[in-house]
Formats: sequence, structure tokens, C-alpha cells
Amino acid sequence: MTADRLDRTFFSRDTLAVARDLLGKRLVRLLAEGQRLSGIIVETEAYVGETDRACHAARGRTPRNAVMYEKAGLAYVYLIYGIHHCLNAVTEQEGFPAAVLIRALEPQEGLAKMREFRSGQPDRILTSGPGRLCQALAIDRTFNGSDLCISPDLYVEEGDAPAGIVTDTRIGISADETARERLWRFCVAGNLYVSRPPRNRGTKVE
DNA sequence: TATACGATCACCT
DNA sequence: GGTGATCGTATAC
Repeated sequence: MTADRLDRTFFSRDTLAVARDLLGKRLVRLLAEGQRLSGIIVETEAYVGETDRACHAARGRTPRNAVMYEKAGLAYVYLIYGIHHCLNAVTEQEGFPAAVLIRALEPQEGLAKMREFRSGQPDRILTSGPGRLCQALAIDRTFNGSDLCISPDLYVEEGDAPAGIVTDTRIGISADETARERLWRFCVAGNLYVSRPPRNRGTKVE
């Protein structure tokens, strides 16, 4: 059950590689009372640098996106639509703004607590979506800038690479066509907890 | 200071 | 398939 935590060398690589390789890994959240919540990462998206028009850093550094410019392995958590939180892992070298958005998990530990945080929503959508998984794991902006390589209560553990990976366009972005066409969304093939079925634009088997 | 809007979700028809 | 919620942030005035 206890596995090694992913270290900074893992996150310091090319963002697309990190997004792909995070599939199958375990996101762990330890609550104050010591309870462990976790889920296998089954869907991610890559946001890469100021030239990526869909990236929050597309218009340069601001107070909100500053964490994206810091060292790999930090958590970038922001509030969207005034309601939901989204969790990202910062990637690449310090000074280059890039991150991987964690979009869905397959719940593993602490299901009862997650159901409580999710107000009794069906298990099927317990952690299926970036806002939902943050609610299920009690992740909010207080984690923005926290270090996934060091933090005692939020980190990623080693896990088995999935048998199949499917790529697709990123969800919910309203940037230019080039950004919309990029296949920078990564999903575990056939997994029930992926937030929206991939349209099978690109298929990879690893 | 004012305003428009977003890497979403739940609930409605 | 459509839409309102809700507020921090970026940008314009």
C-alpha cells in the first residue's frame, strides 16, 4: 500500500511526458485527523508556457499564476467560476511556466469521507472532474504553492502505468485554434472515471 | 473603482 | 441540451 513518493526529478521533465506519466499514479491527501484519502490519476491535461494560448501564463506572469513559474513539484491551485478549485502540478525548470491539471481520479481510499465532502453525489462522479476531485479530497487554495515533493498532506505516490492511454483535445478552453487542436489531454483508456469520454483523436498503447 | 469572465458543476427541461 | 451559481483576477477606465 505504501509506495514511494514522486520526487522533483519526475516533475522537472517535459510537461507532456509528466502529464502522460502521471496516469496510474496515486494522488494522496492526508486529513488533519490522520485519515488517508487517495485515488489513481486517470485523466490529465498539459499547459505549456507563455506560447500556449490556453495556459494561464499566456499573458505573462501575474499574482495568480506566479506559482507556475516556480520549481517543479509545487501545487498550483486556483478557484474557477467562483466555486470550484482545480489542482495542478508545476513542471519543467524554474522560470518556465508550465503545469499538469489533474482532471480525474479513480477513488481508492477514504470513500466514505469523500462521499461526505461531496454531499452524497453518486460514486461514479466522486472524483470525476477537476472541481469534483478537489471537493472530494478537500483541496483548496490553501494548497497553492505547497510542495508535492515535501508536503505531509498532499503528494503523489508511485503506481503502475496503465495498459492503454488515449489523447484528446483539452476541455473547456476558449483559446485560438492552434491551442484547441493540441492533443494535450491524457486519459487511461476505457476508465470509467474519466470526466468525459475521449473522442479517440489519438490512441496510444504503452 | 468598475467591469467582464473563466482549465466547472449541478440541476433543469 | 441549456443555464445559473458565484467570486477572484485581469484589464480597462
